[in-house]
Parts: sequence; C-alpha cells; structure tokens
Amino acid sequence: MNFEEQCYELLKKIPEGKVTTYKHLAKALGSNGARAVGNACRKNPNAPQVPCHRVVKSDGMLGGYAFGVDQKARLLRKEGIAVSDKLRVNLEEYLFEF
DNA sequence: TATTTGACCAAGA
DNA sequence: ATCTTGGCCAAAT
Repeated sequence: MNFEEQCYELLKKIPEGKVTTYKHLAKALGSNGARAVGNACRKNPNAPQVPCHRVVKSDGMLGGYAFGVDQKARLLRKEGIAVSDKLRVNLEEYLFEF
C-alpha cells in the first residue's frame, strides 16, 4: 500500500453529502502534508471510483479539480451540498472527519 | 541524487 | 482584505 492508494481508500469512505479537507485527510494518513494529498488526487488513476470532489481546502474553498471546478461544484450540489457562488461550502455543516 | 511542482496551510506584513 | 513567506509531503523531471 503506497501513500496514494491509502489516500483513495480513505476518500472512498467519505459519505454522500459530506466533505473533508486536505489537511484532515493528510492527518488521517499520518502525514502533515496536505499538498501531498492533493497531489495524489489530481493524478487520480481511478477517477470514477474515488470521490475526489468531496475534498476541499481547510477554509471551505473547493480548491481544484482535474475535470474542472465547475464539475466539482455541480457534483457536490447534486449530492445535497450547498456550494456558494464563490466555490465555497459550509464546513460547519458538511465537514466529515475520520 | 537534486530540483521543481502542486487540487495546501498558517502566520506575518 | 490581499500578498508574501516558510513549511509541509509525495511524485515527476
């Protein structure tokens, strides 16, 4: 199991209608490098399997998405998450921690 | 082996 | 509020 795979495994555990942050995710992986997580996601070899769109920055901003932030925002909204016009979500309400 | 890059973060100016 | 700085970690070059 390498870092990336663990990353995906965790991502798959995020329930619908919830999001997590790169930082929390990193910590759950026993690391302090939030970028390493994003790095793993952006490659994302298993695009359809892993819900990379449920990961946002620690301040609630979406961050980025391999297929475009617009898609990310749409998917999230489709799952019942309110994404503000400026690509932002309510962490208080949707944050999921491991 | 060394450097750069990236879907980041927190603290300071 | 915006910008810079230094720090973080893994993968790619």
